[in-house]
Amino acid sequence: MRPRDADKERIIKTKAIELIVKDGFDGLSMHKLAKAAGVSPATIYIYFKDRDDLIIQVGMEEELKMFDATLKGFDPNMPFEEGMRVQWMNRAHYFLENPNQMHFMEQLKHSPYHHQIGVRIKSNFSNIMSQFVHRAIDNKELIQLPIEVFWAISFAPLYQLVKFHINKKGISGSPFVLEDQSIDLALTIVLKGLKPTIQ
Amino acid sequence: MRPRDADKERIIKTKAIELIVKDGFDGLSMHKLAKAAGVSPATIYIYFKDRDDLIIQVGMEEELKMFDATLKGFDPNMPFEEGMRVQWMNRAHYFLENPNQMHFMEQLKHSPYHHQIGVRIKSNFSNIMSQFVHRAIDNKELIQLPIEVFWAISFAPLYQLVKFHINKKGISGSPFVLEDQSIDLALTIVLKGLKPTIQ
DNA sequence: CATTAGTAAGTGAATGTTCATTCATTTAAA
DNA sequence: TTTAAATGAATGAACATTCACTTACTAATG
Repeated sequence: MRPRDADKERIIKTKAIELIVKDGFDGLSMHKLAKAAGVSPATIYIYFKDRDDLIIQVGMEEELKMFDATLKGFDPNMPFEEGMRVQWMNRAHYFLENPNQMHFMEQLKHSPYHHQIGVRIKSNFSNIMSQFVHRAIDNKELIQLPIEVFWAISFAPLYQLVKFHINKKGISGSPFVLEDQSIDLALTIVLKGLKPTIQ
Repeated sequence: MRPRDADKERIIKTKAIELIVKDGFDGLSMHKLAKAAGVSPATIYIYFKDRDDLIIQVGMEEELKMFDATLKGFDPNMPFEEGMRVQWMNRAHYFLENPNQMHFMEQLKHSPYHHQIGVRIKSNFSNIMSQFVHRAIDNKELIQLPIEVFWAISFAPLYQLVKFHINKKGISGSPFVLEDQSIDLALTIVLKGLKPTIQ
């Protein structure tokens, strides 16, 4: 029996991301993808059931990679500020080093494919986060607040800054480059908002 | 001469947004759109040069409507906290009342169409915001920070909360409804982070 | 070790569908 | 009567997917 060529699946997935980032989901045609990956259109159907399956598999893989990167060196029992710092830096570096992946994930997240992806993955991840948040609240390192409010305040600003960076444009279209200094500043502000005021 | 039917353009635009929200940009076919709007495919080409032009025109119109709604009752010379409150409430209410528009804008913002849209609109809007921010910094109502960091911290959390609400799901997929109370809490935290600490 | 049979990988061309856009014609308002 | 709006059918390109076939690898056989 002839074995599968692992490289082939890899390059199909990689090129799919590139095409989607460049031209949107509109731009992902199986013919164009086959040509970009240097395989026959029919080959793609050996590895993936159909176009939707391809997109969903790529999406799940990328989500998993992102969560892995995010949780590197993180422990939910860490002190709040330290845990936040680890996650911010992990996310920031992962995204800045993988702009294509970030861009793809953002398109996916706002597309109709998104809600077909990653129930298991996400619930595992959010269990860890939820543990981190509740411990921090119990320890009075973090004010009492719903997890969604915590999430929105904690991470949405970072994502927005990275998006500015990847688009190379800030508000009003002026050139923008994200420096470590700005990440630090933003995190400091976020922490100031989230930590209980000393009485 | 026979005049154009204003309703026709309206319904084409509205149905275009609905289709894109439901099926993504992939799902916007001119035939489906024509059927949904109750016109001939050829009619669409009377009002719009081609598919791209349609998407861009709709995108520009929606962006304009959103900026208008955002700036209702707002003045860049307002005290910082009051100005922030006005903008948060304007945005929150506009999005919650127009979930389709919000969803469409978010898809657009993360698609390759985005950077073709709204240079004039945006620069006018960001001039007003920039004035507001600089005045607040001069007045010591707001710490010194780059406008992009300000933007990311000020508004990204609100957008994230609204997205949770529109998807009806929070982190981990649990049901989520955005209440005024959570909006208030989030704004309070953001303001606490942004305002200079009293020495 | 060499040969070969079996099997799944891999293919280019073909299929039928859907797509964006145009065109010849009709309709309705000025 | 004039003019542009409005149309349904037509066009050709691009699309996702399949199919009949070839290739390359494994493992069983001598």
